[in-house]
Amino acid sequence: MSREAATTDVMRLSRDTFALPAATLARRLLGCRLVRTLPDGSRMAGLIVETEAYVGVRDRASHAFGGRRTPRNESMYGEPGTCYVYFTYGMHHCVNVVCSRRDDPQAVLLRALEPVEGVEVIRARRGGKPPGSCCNGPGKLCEAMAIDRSLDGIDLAAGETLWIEDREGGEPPVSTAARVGIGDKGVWTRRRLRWFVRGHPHVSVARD
DNA sequence: ATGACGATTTACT
DNA sequence: GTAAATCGTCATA
Repeated sequence: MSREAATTDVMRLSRDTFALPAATLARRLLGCRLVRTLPDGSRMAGLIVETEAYVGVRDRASHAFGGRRTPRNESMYGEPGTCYVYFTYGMHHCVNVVCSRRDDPQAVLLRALEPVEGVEVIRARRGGKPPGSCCNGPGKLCEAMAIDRSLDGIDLAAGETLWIEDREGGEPPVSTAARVGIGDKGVWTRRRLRWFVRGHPHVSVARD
C-alpha cells in the first residue's frame, strides 16, 4: 500500500478509540461519519454533529445509574464499541456507542447528524422532510438510518451494517451544554455533558 | 397485575 | 409555549 493511499483511506474507528471515557469520546466523535448499509444495498451516512456523554454508574441520568443492569440496558456493560439501542416514549429509538471498558457502563448518545450520503433514501424514510429536519434529534436520526432494537448489541468496531469512520480533517469548533430531556437529577441535570459543532444548522437544540 | 415513567417528536394555540 | 401520541420497561405489590 502506498503512502498516499494510507493517508487518504477512511479509517473506521476501532476498539482503542471506543475505549475512551464517555466524556472524551463524545467530543472525539464530532465530525466523524456514521455509516449504515441495508440488505437492499442502499448506503446512508451522516456526519456526527451532536453527542451526549453518560458517564457511568454514578451518573443519575444514565440508564445504568447505581449499576442497574436489566435486559434492556445489558449492552451498556459490553465491550467498548458495542451498540446500545433503546426504545422510548412508546415510539422512538435512540442509539449509543458503548465505551470505556467491559462492565463499566459508559456510553455516548448520538443526537444529530448532517446527512451526506443516501440523502434521498434518508428523506424518504423521514416522510420527505427536508435534509435539515431528517437527523436533528436522536429519535429522528434512528428513523432516518433505519436503526432499531435489532441492532442493539452489535459491534460497531466490526462494522457489518453500522459503523463509524474517523473524520479526515481536524476537530470542528465545539460547544458544550447541559444534556437534553433529563428530568430532575440534581447536579447531573446541569452538568455540561453535551457536545455539538458550534453554529451547525443540524444540531437538535442550539441553546447552550 | 398495576402504574408511573420516560436520554422524544409533532402538531397546535 | 403546551399537549398529545403511544407502549416497553421496571419497580412495587
